[in-house]
Amino acid sequence: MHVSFNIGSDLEAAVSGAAQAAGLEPGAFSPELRAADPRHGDFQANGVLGYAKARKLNPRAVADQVVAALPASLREHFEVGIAGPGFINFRLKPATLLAWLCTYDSAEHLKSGAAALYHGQRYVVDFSSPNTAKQLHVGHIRGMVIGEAICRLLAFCGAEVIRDNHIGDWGTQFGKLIWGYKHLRNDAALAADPLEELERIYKAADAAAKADPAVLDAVRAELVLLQSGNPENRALWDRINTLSAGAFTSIYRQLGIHFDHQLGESFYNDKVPQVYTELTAAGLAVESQGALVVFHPEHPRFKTQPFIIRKSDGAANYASTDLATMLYRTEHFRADAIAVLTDARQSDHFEQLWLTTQKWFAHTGRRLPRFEHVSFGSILGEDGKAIKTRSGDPIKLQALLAEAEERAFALVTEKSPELPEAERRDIANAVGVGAVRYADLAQNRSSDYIFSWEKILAFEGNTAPYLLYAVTRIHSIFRKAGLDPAAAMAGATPPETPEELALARKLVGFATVLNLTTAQLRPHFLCTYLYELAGEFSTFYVANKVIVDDAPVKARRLLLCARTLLVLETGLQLLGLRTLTRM
RNA sequence: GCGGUGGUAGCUCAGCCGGAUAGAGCAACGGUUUUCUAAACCGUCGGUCGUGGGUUCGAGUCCCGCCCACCGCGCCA
Repeated sequence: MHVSFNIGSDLEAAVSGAAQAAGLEPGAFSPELRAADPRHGDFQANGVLGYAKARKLNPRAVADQVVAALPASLREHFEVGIAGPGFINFRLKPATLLAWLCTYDSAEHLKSGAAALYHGQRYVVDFSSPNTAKQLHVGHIRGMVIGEAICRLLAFCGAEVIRDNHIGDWGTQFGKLIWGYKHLRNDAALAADPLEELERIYKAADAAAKADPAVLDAVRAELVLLQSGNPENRALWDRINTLSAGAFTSIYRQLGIHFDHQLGESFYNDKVPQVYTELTAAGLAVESQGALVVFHPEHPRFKTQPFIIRKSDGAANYASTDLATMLYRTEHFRADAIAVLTDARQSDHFEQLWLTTQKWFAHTGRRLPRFEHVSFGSILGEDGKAIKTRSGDPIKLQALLAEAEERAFALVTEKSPELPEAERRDIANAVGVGAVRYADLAQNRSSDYIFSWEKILAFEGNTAPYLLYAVTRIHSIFRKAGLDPAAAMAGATPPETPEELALARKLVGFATVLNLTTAQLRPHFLCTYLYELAGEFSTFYVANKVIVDDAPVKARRLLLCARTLLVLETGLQLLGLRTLTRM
């Protein structure tokens, strides 16, 4: 029996076809296929309600017509019913559930099923993008974690993903850093802990510039010198970047994050003049108060709120380099889509950037890629205020991860003292880092996130430990039975008990959730799904003993276990979590 | 002032293009282990979905007004 990966989208097409065959107005009817409440079925089509209402028809009669026109083959897979005012309900037959489970039996097969979604599309994903000479702190982690998950998800769904770390290695902060380096540096401290000292220098220079306009001018002058190629400043710049790159790399390695490119702002330095020239020629950029700016007359705010692409002192800023970056990603990488991850406070900037790019490319006859600013809320302290780099004591990422691991180690030791210490350390790493990561992913990215140890390390509910535990329980079953979960499962019969059926249905829903998650680039949809899947598994696990004497029952339960394991591990890996076999 | 994001159970959050009796976790209370990992499972309790209108057969979801919180709005990124 052939069964497609995304059963829902096939069903939707079938209902559309049936409506047409039944003589409903072409183009006027949409199936409105939804995942249904399990009490009613697996899918429901609501489209006839609106259609019938608009034409003063009896909705149940219309539903009857549509159902009667469904292809006979569809009834091999679904039980079809009409309920209430005209809902059409579809319930997957156990044999179809079994067929799906037998077909999608490996990560490769799941991937090839999902690949239709973004096949042939090239995505440039810009994430992490820290500023040089500032240590990574808790405020940086969200973009890193969400960005990595998005890259993995898009690649799994067939896209060609180009990961680019757009490092802030050319901004105004270098004026402060270089001025501070020349005037405020402590050589002993720099030798002992370069990044710490550079950060201190930066903060001190920033404070001095705020306090004294003369310092501010000097800082700007250093930046102009750097950007015009002054050898001394250039050498300092180089040194500062080298020092910080090492620190970033170590964190990226810990988190399993990698990039294909690290084209920082400096890379675009020589590409900025073209932006000025073309935007001016297009009549988009104008001089205002000594700066080169772009206004958008059709926009209620951006008709007066300028997009400053060259500062009055002649220096470039991030608008300049971001425009050059859009061009480079379009022309050099031939991106079909560009996704940039930053916190939501930069929304205005990216809206202006995108408006400007559209007009610019239209004017110069360039192909326009899709663009998405993947924004996310700020990380807040327990007091509900944003954690900022220059105020208070933001938690360093290095320290955060170390503490998470330490706390996880204490818990593992408490729960599983019999395991050797080396293994407990390894488990603590996966659980601790995974918990921090998962906490950032599980919440809708558009809302702010209140950081608290209690929440990040909570081991109940929708958390990494709960999911990792479900994975280890499944491994344990196979270990006890002396079986390989990846081996073929012969002799399985279709799911029968309520728990088996609920679990099988949830597994089939993996296709839909991949669709939803990538369409909106919101990993929390996948998190919610995996949490629900793990819940269905736990319910199944306590109610249905797997290793039983009845061979067909044992085979089908082992099959369900194997597929749950496959989907959980695949899903968690897409989110960037490392899974375990014991904990 | 303009704009963005949010306001759902005591707390932290889900709720996808409008659909059938609004869901989890924590907290509180009660139960489950001679049986594959109890970091688990099951049950009870708990909600005028900020507020007032509107559209609709149907609104937590869409539209308008208002209230509250946070964020952004000319040379930081």
